[in-house]
Amino acid sequence: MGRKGAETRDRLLDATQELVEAGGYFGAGLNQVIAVSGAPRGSLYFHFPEGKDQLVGESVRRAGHAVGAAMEDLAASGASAAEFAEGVLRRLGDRLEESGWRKGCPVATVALEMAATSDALQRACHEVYTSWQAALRARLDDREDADDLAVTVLAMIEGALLLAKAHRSREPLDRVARQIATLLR
Amino acid sequence: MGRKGAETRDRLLDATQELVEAGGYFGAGLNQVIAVSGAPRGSLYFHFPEGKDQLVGESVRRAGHAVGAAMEDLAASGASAAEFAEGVLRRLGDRLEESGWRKGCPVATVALEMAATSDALQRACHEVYTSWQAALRARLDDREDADDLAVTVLAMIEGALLLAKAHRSREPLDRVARQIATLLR
DNA sequence: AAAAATATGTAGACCGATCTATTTAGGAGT
DNA sequence: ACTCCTAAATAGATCGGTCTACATATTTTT
Repeated sequence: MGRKGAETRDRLLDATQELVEAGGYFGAGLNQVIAVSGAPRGSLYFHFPEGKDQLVGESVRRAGHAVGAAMEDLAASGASAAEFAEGVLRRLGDRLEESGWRKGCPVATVALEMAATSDALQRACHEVYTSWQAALRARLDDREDADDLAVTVLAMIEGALLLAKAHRSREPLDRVARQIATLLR
Repeated sequence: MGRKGAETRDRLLDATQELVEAGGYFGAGLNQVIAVSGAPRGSLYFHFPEGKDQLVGESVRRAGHAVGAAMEDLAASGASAAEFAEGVLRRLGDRLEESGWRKGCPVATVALEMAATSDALQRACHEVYTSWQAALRARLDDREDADDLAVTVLAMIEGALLLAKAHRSREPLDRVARQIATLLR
């Protein structure tokens, strides 16, 4: 794949992620993806010959890796488990508010919409959540109930992001952050 | 509104809720709503003259009240806060698994899809979540940080339902239920 | 190094299906 | 009798997807 081709492919994934975060799988029409990315229709099916499911699936996985990398950064800075979880939550909250309550979790909407109907997309969401959970788990090695805690903290983060988007307010994020600190103390 | 009319209206809302839970706002096409409910197209726009947004909005609110009523039942049985939260979580989990991972939270998917783009639907979701939060808050009056806890427990429930659907597994529900008990001890 | 050949990527017209919504007419319920 | 409600045809927009012609790189051959 040449330089130009890779750029187009990236722009398509960027646009898809943007639209998927704002409106989910069905909210991201391919016409909009094309309009936002500036790429022509033909390029879309050249780079993603299996169509929309492939495009959205790769977008979800790529976003998952990006968040995972951000988690690694935080972990490398030597934060405690509580600081770590609060840091993840604050970053995602900033992003949500700055985007006008459009960009929440890049996985959640697709998971809720498609888990029951598309095996391929369910698998993509499943894998991303599993990797995030493992990253959290790695910060909790000293805890007896580390597995429970990792799942729970992830659920708290996802739930807080959902409520913040629904209320269009940071309040749920701040309240949940405090309770995560309590739980991990 | 006559007897027959009310029945048709209810069937339309039932079908809408069913389809919205499985696939969200965009996943619930009006053609499917008509097919599942058995009601003709004309009846849909007779009962919901403002179209799809009104239909989905009323469906979300109705589902919110149903869950709220179930919460009242549990509360009336004199359960502790932890038992209460666990009961809500178990009921929703049963429903999710029995439906083949289709029926999760009847509000979450719409909230994530539409909060950024539809004021009317954002408001509907906002109000339902606020009422659930109040019901939880009422069970936590003795706690110092009752407001934080109510939001947090709701976030944990919503997050657990999301992860359970994404993984197609009860495991997140069980793990989070244990941690709710810890948090509320 | 120039030219020909091949691979890579772009551009957009076009397709059938499906979407939400409107309209008009008449049947059913009370 | 008269309102309430149903029934289906239809509209126009948009959906995801296909196709063909063309442009641009990249390699191969001379």
